[in-house]
Amino acid sequence: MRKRPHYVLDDQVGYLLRRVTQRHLALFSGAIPQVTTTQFAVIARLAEAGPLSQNHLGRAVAMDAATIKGVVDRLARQGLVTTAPDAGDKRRLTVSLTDQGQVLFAGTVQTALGVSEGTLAPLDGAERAVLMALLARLT
Amino acid sequence: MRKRPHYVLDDQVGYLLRRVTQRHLALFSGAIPQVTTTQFAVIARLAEAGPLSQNHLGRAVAMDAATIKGVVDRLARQGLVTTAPDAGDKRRLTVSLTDQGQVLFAGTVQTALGVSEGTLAPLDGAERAVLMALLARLT
DNA sequence: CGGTTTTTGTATGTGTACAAATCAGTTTGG
DNA sequence: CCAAACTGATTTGTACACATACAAAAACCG
Repeated sequence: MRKRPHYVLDDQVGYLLRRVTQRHLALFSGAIPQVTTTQFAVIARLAEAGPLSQNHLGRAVAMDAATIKGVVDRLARQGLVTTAPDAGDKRRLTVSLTDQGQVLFAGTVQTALGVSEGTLAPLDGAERAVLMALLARLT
Repeated sequence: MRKRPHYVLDDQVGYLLRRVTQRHLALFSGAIPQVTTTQFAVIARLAEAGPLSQNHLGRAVAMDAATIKGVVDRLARQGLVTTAPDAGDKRRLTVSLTDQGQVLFAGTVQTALGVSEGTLAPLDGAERAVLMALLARLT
């Protein structure tokens, strides 16, 4: 004799995630129009880890092979990264940050951190910490 | 004399949101392959609110005009919704759920709720409530 | 050693997602 | 009442995001 569960769209995690992400993307593209959040993630990873093969890079930023290829292509077109064939392994394509890419990163990190803060702005410090910890566990 | 803040990609909200969303999408498409989360949101909204003009529908599910058009087109192609010109306002296109769409919704709501649960599975009841409340405030 | 399996990169197709431009129709204000 | 402002829908262009399929190279293994 269970009641028919009525589905409330606005109470579904997926829907909330999509909307919060929308807001975050809007903040980011307003603050750093040169690159997308996805592209920035790749730049940040390269800045932190140094040159990586395209596939490794993809894994390091949670993008599949097809997606990372497109992102790298677009970053390369902007001159922010370069690709070079690997000497040892002929299948590999090593992706590196260019000087221009490093300059862009250095010049926008601060702003990017501000965007993260802006996204979390409605919450106080303790709440932010809780949210981040909970999100991290849903990964 | 502030320390240069080092940017930790894995600690950024945007990155976490993307990864949690990825996991959620994977769960959903595994459980309900017929439609995407986006399409399901539209169906759910129509089931709850009844026929709406395309633009209104878009707003009701947080999609812009171009996006909702694509989603409605694909749902129409599957026979899950129909569109009809509005009698009163000639600009409007009324979107309604078909019988088939209603059947699909009725037959998958339970599973969809299960997907929401699955996404939150790593958290206990109290934590889920906290997360949902915090996410709702970031909208 | 030689064959099977994996890995890497690439290509293609489908589906969001948004900006910007356009056009038709509706509403409003002078 | 009519021009101006607004709204609804569509189109185009760019950018993820993943599935699938493929070729070449590398790793593994019996």
